[in-house]
Amino acid sequence: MIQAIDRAARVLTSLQGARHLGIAELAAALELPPSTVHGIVKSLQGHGLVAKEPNGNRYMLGPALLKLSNVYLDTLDVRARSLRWTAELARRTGLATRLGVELFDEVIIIHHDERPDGTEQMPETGLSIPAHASALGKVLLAYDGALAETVLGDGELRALTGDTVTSAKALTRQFAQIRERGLAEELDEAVLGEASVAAPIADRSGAVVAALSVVLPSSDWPAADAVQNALRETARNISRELGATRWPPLQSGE
Amino acid sequence: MIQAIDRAARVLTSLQGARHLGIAELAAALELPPSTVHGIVKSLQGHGLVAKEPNGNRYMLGPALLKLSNVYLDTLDVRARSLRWTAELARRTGLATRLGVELFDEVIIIHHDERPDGTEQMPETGLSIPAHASALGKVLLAYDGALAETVLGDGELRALTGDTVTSAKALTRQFAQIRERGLAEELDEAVLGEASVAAPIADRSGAVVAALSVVLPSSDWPAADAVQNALRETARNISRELGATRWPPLQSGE
DNA sequence: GACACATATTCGACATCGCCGAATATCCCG
DNA sequence: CGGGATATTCGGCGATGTCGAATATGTGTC
Repeated sequence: MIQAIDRAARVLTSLQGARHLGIAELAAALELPPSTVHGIVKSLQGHGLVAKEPNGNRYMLGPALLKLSNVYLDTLDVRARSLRWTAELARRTGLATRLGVELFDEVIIIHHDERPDGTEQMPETGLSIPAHASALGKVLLAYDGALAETVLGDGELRALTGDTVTSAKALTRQFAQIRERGLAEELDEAVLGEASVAAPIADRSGAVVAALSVVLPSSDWPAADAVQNALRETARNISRELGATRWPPLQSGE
Repeated sequence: MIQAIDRAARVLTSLQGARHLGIAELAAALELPPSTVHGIVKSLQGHGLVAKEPNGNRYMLGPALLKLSNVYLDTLDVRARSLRWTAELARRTGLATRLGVELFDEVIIIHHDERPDGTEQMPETGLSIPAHASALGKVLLAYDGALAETVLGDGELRALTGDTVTSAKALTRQFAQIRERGLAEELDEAVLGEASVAAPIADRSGAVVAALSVVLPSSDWPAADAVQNALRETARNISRELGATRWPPLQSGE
């Protein structure tokens, strides 16, 4: 790992957490001399990855990230091929759908269809949720042993609500069932009042590259059979379009 | 500018342009030895800024960019304070609105309200348009002399359509009028069939930090007085909310 | 309005860290 | 199964980034 790039990335991560930071604050966060941090920040700024806040001498994330991110979404094959299917799933079930991929110990939502009931809803694309606390994440963990190991191994898991499952053992037990059913569930584990069901999406190589979920109010739990079937069917159709030969897929990694 | 970080950023830019590239292709694009590029790419990959494409040995942009970009949008004060106003503007005029900031020689759209006619429209947030070919960009250039110099100075300007104004002289002449009226216009200069009108948004320091535009079909050109007034009024209100004391603002930079 | 503090920024010398060429591993295609 | 092209690893040289001290800038206080 190249030192300067590693440090630059850590600057971005710090700004991601703190929104606005001065050079001295950044230096303290990274445990580096201010002059070193200054050089890094200036380099990032030169490419628009970091910007100086209008009034003041603190720094924040830069607009170039938005452009890069937009291209990132465009390049995702899974996403492009899923759009038609997930829209149809949202329509049929009357529920919001999410499509997520792995980002270290989290799931990041790469597409979100709003509940088709016409109410005002917040766009969720770009949101990230700890993998162990979401149905999307559980699917990804269940099918990727190596990933599960790194996520579960790292000491204690963070609880987002009182119902978050923080025990590695309990989660590992769930994973076996998830692989059997091709479905993962979650009830109030990330957000109170919210539950979700997720299914794996595999590609040509048989690897799970994304997860698809529907979100429902906890009061509607458990999800109707019709919803579960529609979800499975949609995930299977997308996987087939990506060239997968079997669904549910086989475990990999580990 | 730190060399390694500069090179890393150029890797991202290359991937932004080409979507998928192998190490050898990247090396050719950056005119560096493959082993050097490999080190850079691995470092970026370690932070999720770059990802290996599922099947194959090429690389693409990574999911961490989506998370960073999402936080970037959240940290933008102008954006947060504009949302209510632009939604209202879209409603009143029946037109799509765009909010953009500068990104080198382009404008990047940080918020987009769709035309409220209920038709299917593509979200435009994250899109970037050459500054000289958009009303948004012209506003930013007109009020920032230093920016205008770097953008217009760089040799010939790229034509996006037959109507794109590519002459630095002609544009500079427009800038004076834009500052007088507090409005910039554009007709078929970026996309055929599409015209737009934009106004500056200033902050507490009096600097123009963003531009707001409405988009209309070329056939409806020129925009009705009511639309122009609503646009000016909205831009003024947002500026006031940001602490600006006068509108239209004064030129800065240069 | 002037002083003092805190912060960002510049600069240069030392030595570290990353760069590159060659060797190896891996993948793909015929 | 063999050949070509690609990614990846490794280590020594030296260019490059790092860091401390000095300077500039701005901010709050008296």
